[in-house]
Amino acid sequence: MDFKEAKNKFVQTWGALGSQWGINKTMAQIHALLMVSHEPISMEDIMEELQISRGNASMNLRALMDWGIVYKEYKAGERKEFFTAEKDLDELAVKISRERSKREIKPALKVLKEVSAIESDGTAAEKHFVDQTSKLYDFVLKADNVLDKMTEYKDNWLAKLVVKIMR
Amino acid sequence: MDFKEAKNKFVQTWGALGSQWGINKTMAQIHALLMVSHEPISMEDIMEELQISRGNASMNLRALMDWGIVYKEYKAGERKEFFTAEKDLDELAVKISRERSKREIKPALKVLKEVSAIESDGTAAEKHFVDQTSKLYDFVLKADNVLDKMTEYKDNWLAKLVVKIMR
DNA sequence: ACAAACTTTCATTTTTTTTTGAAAGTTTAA
DNA sequence: TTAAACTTTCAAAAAAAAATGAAAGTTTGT
Repeated sequence: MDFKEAKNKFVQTWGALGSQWGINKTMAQIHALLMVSHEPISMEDIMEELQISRGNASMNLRALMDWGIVYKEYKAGERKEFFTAEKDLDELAVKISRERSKREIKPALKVLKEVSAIESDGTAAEKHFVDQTSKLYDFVLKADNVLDKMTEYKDNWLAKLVVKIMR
Repeated sequence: MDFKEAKNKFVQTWGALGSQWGINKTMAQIHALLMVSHEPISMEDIMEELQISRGNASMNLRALMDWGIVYKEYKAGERKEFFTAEKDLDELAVKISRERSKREIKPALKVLKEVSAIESDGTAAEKHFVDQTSKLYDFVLKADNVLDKMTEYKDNWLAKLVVKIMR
């Protein structure tokens, strides 16, 4: 396998993995491409490499920047914009965790809190509902806190976690 | 908010959350419904409650059983099948972790290993590719191991993790 | 062996998500 | 201020994913 094949395989795999985790394929592919690129890439080159339209590239780059994991760069003397990905994996994981927590977990917690707060009329069905949603609330809250705490280490958090867990 | 509203809100929210994590909406909704149900439900009732077709219900119940988080039950004297969800949240998290690891993380690791093993010709581009994919391999492997170790506790793993992390 | 009571399958349809590309918008340089 | 070089937007098209429902399959009781 040569470089080109390997790069392609990586980009395709990352794209497929993204889909399975609710991230659109192109977005994941652009991210993959930027991750393994040693220098900033222009939109033109991304379009060319991934065979996608200008609109598609523009929208997904914007989304990646909203996630805080891709940055715009300007090259002296060049008019067009270049893009780079966050390459530090600890930092990447922290940013993804933070965003997913903010966008998805926090709103879910809010709903869990609401629905678990209904006045149960004492029937088994209602009692079980309140009990189960309360437990779920506690569980998700705890998980969210753990994630938050872990990523607070920021530097090398996974390595530190390994030490804590494994001993 | 009364019971019916609360239950509906929970099911809808769980469904939407599922979509964002790459799980189809109906599958997540069925799971939500079974989670908060104090007794096993028949396919007929699931179809009625979620307003979905027989085929849809059948396929998604099968998928949930493949994930090991929904079980078939037989009631004495009844011909039809009833379904329950795994209600222990620790167990649920363990099963989801194991499946996602098996289905998605392990195959991704295999690809990362492959592509990071190319013979670099020494150019900056290739060196960076090998370096970055190697780091990614290490990172994902470590994360997968942590997950595995954590879920090995099986009982109350999240609570135990909280203790470890927070102190 | 039959038929009633169910469940599963899968070709087709529907819905949802993603992509396209051309027009509108922006920035920069002369 | 004009125009070239670029980027963004968004309505329409395409692609992908999910849902339908009827036919095929299975199980159980008589």
